Amino acid sequence: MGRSPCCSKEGLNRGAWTAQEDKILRDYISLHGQGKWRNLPQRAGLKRCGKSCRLRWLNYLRPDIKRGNISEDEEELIIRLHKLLGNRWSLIAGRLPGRTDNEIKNYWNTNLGKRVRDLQTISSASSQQPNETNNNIQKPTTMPPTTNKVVSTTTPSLSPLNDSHSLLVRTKASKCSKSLFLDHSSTTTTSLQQNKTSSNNNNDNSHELDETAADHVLLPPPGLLLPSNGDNNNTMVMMMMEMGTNSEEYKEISTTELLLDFDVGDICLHSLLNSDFEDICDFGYNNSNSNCEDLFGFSPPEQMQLDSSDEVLKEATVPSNFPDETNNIVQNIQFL
DNA sequence: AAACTACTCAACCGCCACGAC
DNA sequence: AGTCGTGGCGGTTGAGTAGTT
Repeated sequence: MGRSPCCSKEGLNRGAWTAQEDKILRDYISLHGQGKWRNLPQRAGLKRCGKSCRLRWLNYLRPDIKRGNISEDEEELIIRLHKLLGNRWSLIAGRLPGRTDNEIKNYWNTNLGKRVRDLQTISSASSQQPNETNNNIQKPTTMPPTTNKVVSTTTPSLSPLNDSHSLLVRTKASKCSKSLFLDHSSTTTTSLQQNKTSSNNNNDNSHELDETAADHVLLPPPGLLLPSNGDNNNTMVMMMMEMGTNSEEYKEISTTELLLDFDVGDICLHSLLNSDFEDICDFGYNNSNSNCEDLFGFSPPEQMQLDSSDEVLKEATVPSNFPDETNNIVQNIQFL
């Protein structure tokens, strides 16, 4: 290829992998496990750079790789996820078992992206007329009318499809470092510091819990955005909660329970993808900042106002045949 | 059959985040 | 706080293949 080699070491093989190289790599990893990619080629006896080995394993040799054409369901999910996440291929791939980010990226670039753009062009032309949606995704036939209140932020650079109906959730660097909880007994705000979410938990050193925190916390209604008290202006706080269909039933969760290991990005995305946004978002606050202020003592910043483009998010995240989800995972999350 | 074009996708690159020191 | 090593990610490339003329 026309680029300079990624590895300065000479004498390394480049380009397509041979069957023998595949076998060596597969055998080595089955014996020693993956990781330590830098040293792997030398130990395994491969004339490849570590990055190349890693890529080959992850994108091709892994035993759980799913081969074959991408199904219509997967296609629909990719489109929905891309609308939600933008080009976060690894996250999208994480929702499609057996598919790799590279495969999805390629599929998007060669198939879906073009199709979605075409649909967008068509629908934007038709949106000149009143009562027409400019949603660029084919509407599921069974989609009920919604009155969702969708939480949205402005992250215009993430998606090539960033029209007024695109909702993107900032997912990169989704480290949960600070959360806000409503105290169950006093309804005052309790702050909770949490270190890296994937760290070993149950380790007291890994968390700094506000001394005033109650043993149990009451999470505020889902879908509510709170402003960040941090330095990063781009920070957003996404409020979600585990609850039944009755929005009055706020679930109590012990703080120690909350500190257990969880993948914030995963939970957040899982909630978004598997939740009924009408239930999540319709918590009776009617987009009122004053209500938020009453509850939490401040109003959300302008960019975190509730967005009324609710149908779009639902269509982008809830499959047409998806049953009403009643027990959504809940966390309030601050993305940094 | 040959030449050309369009498409696919494995592989590569540069960059970034993060942990260790 | 700064540096270094490593792993991971998204963008891009180009060899190989399929389709068309």
